[in-house]
Amino acid sequence: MEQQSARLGRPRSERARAAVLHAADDLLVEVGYAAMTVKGIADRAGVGRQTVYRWWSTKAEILLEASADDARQELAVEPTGDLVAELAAYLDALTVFLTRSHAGAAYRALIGEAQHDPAVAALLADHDVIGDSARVILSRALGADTCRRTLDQATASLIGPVFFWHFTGRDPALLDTAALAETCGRQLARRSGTSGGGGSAD
Amino acid sequence: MEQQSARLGRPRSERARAAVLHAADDLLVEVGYAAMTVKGIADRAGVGRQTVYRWWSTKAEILLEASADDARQELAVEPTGDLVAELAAYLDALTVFLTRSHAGAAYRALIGEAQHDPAVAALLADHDVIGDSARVILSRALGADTCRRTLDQATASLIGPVFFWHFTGRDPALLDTAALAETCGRQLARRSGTSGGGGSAD
Amino acid sequence: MEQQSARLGRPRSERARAAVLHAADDLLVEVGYAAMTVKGIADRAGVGRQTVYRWWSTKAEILLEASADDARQELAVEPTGDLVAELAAYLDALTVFLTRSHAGAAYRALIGEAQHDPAVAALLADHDVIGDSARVILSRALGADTCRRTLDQATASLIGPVFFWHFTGRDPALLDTAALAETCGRQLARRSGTSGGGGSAD
Amino acid sequence: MEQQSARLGRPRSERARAAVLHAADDLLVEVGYAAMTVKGIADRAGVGRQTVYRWWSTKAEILLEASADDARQELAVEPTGDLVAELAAYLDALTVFLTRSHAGAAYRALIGEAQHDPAVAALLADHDVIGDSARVILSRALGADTCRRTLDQATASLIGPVFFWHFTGRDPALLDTAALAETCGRQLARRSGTSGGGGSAD
DNA sequence: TCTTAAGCGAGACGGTACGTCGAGTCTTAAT
DNA sequence: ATTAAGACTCGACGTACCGTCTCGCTTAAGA
Repeated sequence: MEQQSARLGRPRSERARAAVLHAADDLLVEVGYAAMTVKGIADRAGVGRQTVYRWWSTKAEILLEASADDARQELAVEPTGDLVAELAAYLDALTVFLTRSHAGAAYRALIGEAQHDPAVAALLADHDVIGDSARVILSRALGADTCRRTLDQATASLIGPVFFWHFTGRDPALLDTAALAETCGRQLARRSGTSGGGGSAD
Repeated sequence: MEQQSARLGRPRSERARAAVLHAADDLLVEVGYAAMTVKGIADRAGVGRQTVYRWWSTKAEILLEASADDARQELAVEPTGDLVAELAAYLDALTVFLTRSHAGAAYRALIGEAQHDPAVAALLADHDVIGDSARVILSRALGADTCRRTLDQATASLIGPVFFWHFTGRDPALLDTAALAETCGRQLARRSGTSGGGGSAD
Repeated sequence: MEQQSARLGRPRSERARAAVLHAADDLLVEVGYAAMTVKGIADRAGVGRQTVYRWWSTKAEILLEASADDARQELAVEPTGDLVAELAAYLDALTVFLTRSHAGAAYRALIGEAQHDPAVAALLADHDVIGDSARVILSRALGADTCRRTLDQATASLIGPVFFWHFTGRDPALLDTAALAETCGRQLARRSGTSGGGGSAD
Repeated sequence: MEQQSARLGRPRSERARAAVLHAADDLLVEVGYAAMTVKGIADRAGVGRQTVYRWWSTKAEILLEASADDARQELAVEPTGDLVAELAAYLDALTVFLTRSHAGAAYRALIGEAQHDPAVAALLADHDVIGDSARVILSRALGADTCRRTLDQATASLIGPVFFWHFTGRDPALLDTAALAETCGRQLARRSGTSGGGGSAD
């Protein structure tokens, strides 16, 4: 019954959807987030302005839809069995993501916008690509039954330094991700080791 | 010689300068960074628009000037001799700064803007309030002669998790800063301890 | 043969036609000509937008079809034998038509539109409801064989003052139609009286 | 005191005002009233859109300001002493105005718009160029002390037929203005003649 | 005291993007 | 083939803010 009403009228144009997402992605790289306008996206995509507004409310939404899949993929790390090596690989992937990737540029712009736009903040809260990617590794290390809060705290410890480094515009070459991975690995080992014994930490 | 030409004409109005900075601060809190406009600042300050443009090029500059002093002050921690206690106090101050303070709101807005505006990024690179405040404590712990790179790496490890937590919109109550301080303290102790022996660790 | 091809497919819906005309009439009164839109008519009529465009090209056409019959009827005056009385009755009917009637509102809107849209002007030239109604009376007074030009000139003299009065937004109460009817009647009498003799007058 | 506040800020640009009025006049002739847009006027005038909206609310206001002076001038008739000749000259001027003049095109467009826009109707009520021009002649014929209502009624009788003829799109060549002038002259003579005796005819 | 030079408020200027609306066209499934 | 529905491209709407410009008016230093 609902299907009937859903199929009424002209269906959404997949061509228009893809053109908008591509245009947004291109414009972000070419002119930057601030100079990106809905008008510019529509014109570049060869699409009416109304068509953009019909499906997305803000340029943030467009950008998120355009980059979320790529981001997820770029931050995936295959399991090797060696925890510290995995962590190092992950932090390197994160560095490349934040400093060189298209999707990463979109993510940085969105996090930036979220600092003064609650709507964007809410949007990102539902699409925690960066947190998700870290939790995959960390739950392998700490066990699948680890509670969410412990996982999040570990995530912050792992990602935080790299995140801070790049968000405050520091030179990517000067950050020693290997040392961070080792430190984090040692910390995790302590935690999972003691978890059987006393479990006094946090 | 320069003084002569510099003193020609009517001198800059201190009244106007202060009014603009106050108006910017108020507006940031009331309407948010995005909805803050130069026109709005000028009107609220009872100042001509040209007067604003004469002394500041962007709203970011205004905001930085309006909040830098406050930020510096809010992030200062008095030395107690107990490293972990100092670190914990600092991380708590940082949390309050990022989540509750006026100046912190300005800082978050500026870091956000810096993600897509190189001019703001450059501005912040010259006013590293948050890095400066951390280095004060860390150089006490590691010694005044510690090299800048080591100091920065330690800064990232200390601040990063808290920074990440709040910039990704997580619940302030769920972050265990005491644990972070202790972890960081242990790591610093290891480093300064071995520095006398081999000093090989990064 | 033509009948076969003419009967192919779904026949035109009389329901849709009537609904569109009623909707147009209602909207003219409720929101005025300028705020009347094809989209609005279609929605109000519960009809697809394309259905409107298939049968009418402009809202003027719709309005004309919706009101022409009513207009013709409202401007008909039954013969009484007394010329001046007929003229006065006609001018009063014209006044009511132009100032109070639904159909009159449509007519005014169309004449207005015709001033800057040649298509509407052409449309109205083919549907001279107001001229037709006057000629019925005047040809009774001047004889059925009166030439068209004389008839049109007389029509202008009869209708013109009332038409001008209302199109320039003057107060309906202040126009003395009885005096106009009498003047016009005297003029017509002079013309038909001399027509037997010399017939020199214009 | 009021003068002081009136001189605050940058004064209005006479260049911009003139450019807008010229652009409006040109566009009316080139593309017609309906296709005339505020955007088009602003672009053609080399003026910001806001500048147009700052001084005029609608394109009707612009058009009125652009044409009122010309209209007044084109409809003036110099007194000759011969009433019928004056009336004939006036009706010919009116015909040229309504069918060939720039200002007349603007006037027709405005009267048209007034049929479905009360704001335009109100605007025209305050600038009755056509009525004013007729009253000048008629008050010469009927005496300067003639009451307004009598004057208006005579105005309608004089102008009405010509107005009707052209507003309903009839062929200008087929209207006998000389006959209308004579008829009207005779009517006026009767009225001023009897006004001394019985004065029963309003 | 009188000039000169710069800062001040106000506010109009030419631009450009905003988000909305209506135009007229096109593409579905259902009749 | 026509219907209702509704997405499509296009472009004007009126508003807001941009950064610049012209005004008349301070405000002080230097002649």
